[in-house]
Amino acid sequence: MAEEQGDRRVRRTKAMLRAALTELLKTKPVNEISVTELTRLADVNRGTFYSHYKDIFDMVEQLENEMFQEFSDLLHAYPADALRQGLRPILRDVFEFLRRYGDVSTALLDRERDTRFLEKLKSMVAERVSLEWGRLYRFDNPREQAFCMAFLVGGVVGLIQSWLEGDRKETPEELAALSEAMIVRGIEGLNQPR
Amino acid sequence: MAEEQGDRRVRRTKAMLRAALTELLKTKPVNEISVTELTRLADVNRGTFYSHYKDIFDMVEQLENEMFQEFSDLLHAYPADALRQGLRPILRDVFEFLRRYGDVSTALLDRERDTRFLEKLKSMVAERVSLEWGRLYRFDNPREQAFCMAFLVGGVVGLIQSWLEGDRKETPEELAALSEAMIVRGIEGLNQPR
DNA sequence: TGTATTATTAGACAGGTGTTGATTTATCGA
DNA sequence: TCGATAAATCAACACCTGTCTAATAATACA
Repeated sequence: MAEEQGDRRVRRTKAMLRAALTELLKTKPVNEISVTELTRLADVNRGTFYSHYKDIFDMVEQLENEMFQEFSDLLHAYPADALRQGLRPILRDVFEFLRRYGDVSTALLDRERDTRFLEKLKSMVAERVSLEWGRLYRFDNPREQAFCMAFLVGGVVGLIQSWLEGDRKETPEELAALSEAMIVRGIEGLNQPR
Repeated sequence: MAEEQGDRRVRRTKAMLRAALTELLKTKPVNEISVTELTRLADVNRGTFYSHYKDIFDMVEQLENEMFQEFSDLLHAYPADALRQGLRPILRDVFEFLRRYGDVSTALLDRERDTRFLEKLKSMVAERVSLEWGRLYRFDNPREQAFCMAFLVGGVVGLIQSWLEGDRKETPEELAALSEAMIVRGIEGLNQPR
């Protein structure tokens, strides 16, 4: 098994704090959760919290990092030339990942809340895609390419947020197809002008 | 002249608080500014601050609202069918607006900071464009259209952020052209595949 | 100009924050 | 198993928060 390493007391403390945080996050946004409240619920000394985390946001960030790591693994599982096979497979996995994380992803990508996770995610995707893309398409210069990446990643994230806010009826496949269409051919490619 | 209305004392207090906030924002991010610190610098009673604002973030939000209002005016100055003339003119104005606000827009759109302003901006643009767009293009259903809007607005914002982070050498014209190309024809329309 | 109105101030309140030092307790490894 | 090590606890600190009250000062307007 995953053979958690480190002092058992540390693991225990962190687990209790995490459980309490998860519980509180169902009730209210991150910025309304106080350390006192959290440690009281977790039955952990307040000072102990500070020996592990800088503040509540720091703790949330560490939670995010785990999700981020898993997402990163997913993305890097594809071979370097995966984009030649089209965007669809990768995009489908991305949306599937988000659906699997359900409430967690809502909390982390939610518009009113912290943006660090989202921004790390965006730049990671942009960087990952940019290398390969430069070989597939001809850009006038590196800056234009960077802007293009920023555009398409921002676009996909915007679509994801819009999807998370709704009832999420659409399947990853549908979302992937729509995203790919917008990225590759734009709005005119998606629909014939009237 | 602009004939400021309301009690002179209120105007004075708000002006002093605003000057102090602007000053502090050059030093550190919003979330590290305390009310005590702000009111001490502004030489205003701390209680007075709370009779005008809920907290620091509330005050920042009001600052944002003014910028937002001006941006909204800019956008609504165009006739309802302006999109038929192409995206270029509007996009040029948007980038020009952002360049004019320089540091302020950096502070408000900055990635590490609060997102409320950005999100209001995004949904406003999406709503504004969506109406007209529905007539120009044929969408399978309203949800697809909503996702499309979310995508393209997210894309433009992503491009803006990327631009703000760099040295901002590009002209509004260039940015507008690139944005329009990505929106309308996608990455394949922008560059021929190799 | 005088007066009623309203903003600002000073001070106090309970509670949260982030840090520290002394003490107790659990864990790891020899 | 036992002792060195390190984590968790408790208590206290100065400071910040958001709210309130009574007193004071500035303002608008009749």
